[in-house]
Amino acid sequence: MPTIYDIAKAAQVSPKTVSRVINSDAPVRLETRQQVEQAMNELGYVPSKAARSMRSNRSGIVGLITGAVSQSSEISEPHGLPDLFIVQGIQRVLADEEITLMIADTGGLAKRIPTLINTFLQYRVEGLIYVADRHQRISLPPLPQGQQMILVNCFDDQGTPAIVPDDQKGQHDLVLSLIKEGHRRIAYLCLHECIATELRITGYRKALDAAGLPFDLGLVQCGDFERCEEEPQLQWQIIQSWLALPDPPTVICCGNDEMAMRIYGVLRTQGMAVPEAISIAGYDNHRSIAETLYPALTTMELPYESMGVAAAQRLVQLIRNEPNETPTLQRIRGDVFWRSSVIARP
Amino acid sequence: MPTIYDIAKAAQVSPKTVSRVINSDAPVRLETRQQVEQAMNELGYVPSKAARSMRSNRSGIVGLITGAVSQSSEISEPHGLPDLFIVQGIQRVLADEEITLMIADTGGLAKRIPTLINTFLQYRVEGLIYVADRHQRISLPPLPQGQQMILVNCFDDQGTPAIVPDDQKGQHDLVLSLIKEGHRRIAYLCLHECIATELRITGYRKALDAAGLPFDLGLVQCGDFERCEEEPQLQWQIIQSWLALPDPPTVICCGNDEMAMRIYGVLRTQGMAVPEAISIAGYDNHRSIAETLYPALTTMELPYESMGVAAAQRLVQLIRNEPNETPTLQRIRGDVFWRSSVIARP
DNA sequence: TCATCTTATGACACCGATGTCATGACACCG
DNA sequence: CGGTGTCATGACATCGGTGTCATAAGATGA
Repeated sequence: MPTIYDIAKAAQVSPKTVSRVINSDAPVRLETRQQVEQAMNELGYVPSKAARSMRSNRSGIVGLITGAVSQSSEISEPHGLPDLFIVQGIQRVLADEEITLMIADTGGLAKRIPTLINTFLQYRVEGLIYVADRHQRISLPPLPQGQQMILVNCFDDQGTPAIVPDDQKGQHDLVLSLIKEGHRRIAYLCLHECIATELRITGYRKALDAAGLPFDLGLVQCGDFERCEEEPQLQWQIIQSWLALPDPPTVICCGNDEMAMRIYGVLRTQGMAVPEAISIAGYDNHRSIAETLYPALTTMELPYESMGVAAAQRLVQLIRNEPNETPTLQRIRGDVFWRSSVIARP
Repeated sequence: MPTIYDIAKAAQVSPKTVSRVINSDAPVRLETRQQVEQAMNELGYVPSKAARSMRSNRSGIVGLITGAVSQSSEISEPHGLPDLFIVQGIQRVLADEEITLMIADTGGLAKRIPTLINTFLQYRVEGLIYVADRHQRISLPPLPQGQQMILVNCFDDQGTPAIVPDDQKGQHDLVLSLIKEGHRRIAYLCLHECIATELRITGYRKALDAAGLPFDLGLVQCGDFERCEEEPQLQWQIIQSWLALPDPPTVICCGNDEMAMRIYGVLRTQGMAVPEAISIAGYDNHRSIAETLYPALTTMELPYESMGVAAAQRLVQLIRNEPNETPTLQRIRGDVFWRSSVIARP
């Protein structure tokens, strides 16, 4: 592959002049420029980032660490693949900034993280992004002084800037939408205990409070049985107990779209129609499920793409040393996606 | 960030000796080595890939171009996200080879490809991988002499090494499994016309031939109405016409798992139970659908991860200049995933 | 004991760009 | 006409490593 020296020789100028043509950082006579450009075209010149970044101390690379791309294939737990939308959002922003993204994958093993970070440091990345597969608290090894990092879908105790979904506001908005459509008894079949679940239950409760509706502890149950054999029966037992109440719920909020999908199956087996017999709402707006289910699923978006965009923008700010008053923990809101699995109540 | 000169000074040796410790490419006295290692630890030394690769002419980077990570969000067509498993497979292999993967994204715009390739060339990638979002014929701009490339999920006319799914064998195996379970009348609700569909119909037909069953053209219909409003009705019309036959099908093969999911909905609306009234099979083994559907879906795997692994292995061979007798077009087979949406027939 | 070999180390150039400074050719102005 | 400023260009050092070659110290063998 030709270098600027080859171009310089071919165009009969000095290497420095070739450099000036490439970077247009100093005036070059038109004729000279054309000679150089012609030589570059003829020889198929491609500048070397390695050489360039060595001199300028700017690699133009941002490193991203995630377990999202490759889930260990041993784990048959079906992954919330959509967290890749985070990567998508990040890519969109970085592409505009002419920053190249290097993606490394933990393969599900947290212990690989230090190695991956080290690899990135070798490339002198200008920033690091850590993307978690679900909203959680994490703790990463310390970085060299001055190395910028952003956490996405997670946060730590060290004050690292973090972008997380606003789970509380999300569930709150979803429930409020249901209330607006006339639902008064809203059941919540939530996921196992985790940060998201906790926040969402708070949001659920606040929405009821705001509407002046009573909070009935019995209407909140964990419907997540880790896909065990008996899951459908266990879920049906819960639903049955709700239906047996004197004032049964008219809608069930599920912890995520996947659970909603399973609940569709459970209800169908029991001869109950969605949404005629009971309305169903999900969470995530996992589109390959929510849009494809029949009837299509009303759900709250987990704003992964927006989170990615926010993360990348924030990182670029940090890299450029631009001032920003964003709080360390930045909560991103999603929208309610209203589809046909919920009907209005009189 | 410290350099080998800083380390050399701290350890009171020459830079070259530090280099030898790092690369262990020449004997170093134990005591010296320890001094150097101590200095590296104390100063937090991280070698610079840029400098290293400039001298050695080996970047340790492979570039991957795909539209899989970021589908343009305007396109509401719910993407076959699973093609990310290809990336996962590639990552797994490359991580073992200590090769770093740079991922660039077309964002759905093919015209960005030359720019992306150029960026990769600037980093002097040792190889390129192009991943398509569905099995297709493509044509990419020419690369510099000696630049290695692998196509995945696609192929071209220029003899570039390519890894594609074995669609013909896949459908063949799936149909053969159905036949083994006693099905004699097998309907096929295929996707719109494309390379995969063509190959799969051939596979379907060959399986029937092999089992001595007649090929009934009427049992093959396109069930893909691009998610238009009337899709469910149109699909039901097709199914109804099949059911009205004197010898109706006992199982419907769908073009993919998503279509199978919609057919579940259509059948349910019509009061038909899966698999009691009719069996359903999919294609793709899109696990978040196939495993979550109720009943779980029998389907043929689209071996994305294996394809990724094969692609990366082949690329590594090319980079290392190892001989290989693999044909240009390498077809990867998947497995049948047998679940409860198909019942055996007497 | 001296020639020869091996081991351990350093001096120096080089990879391919760019930053700094110098220089020659003109234009402009008083 | 000489001084000053601008334009266009080149010489050279430098970024952080590694390849090549030289060299000193110690081991080996005749």
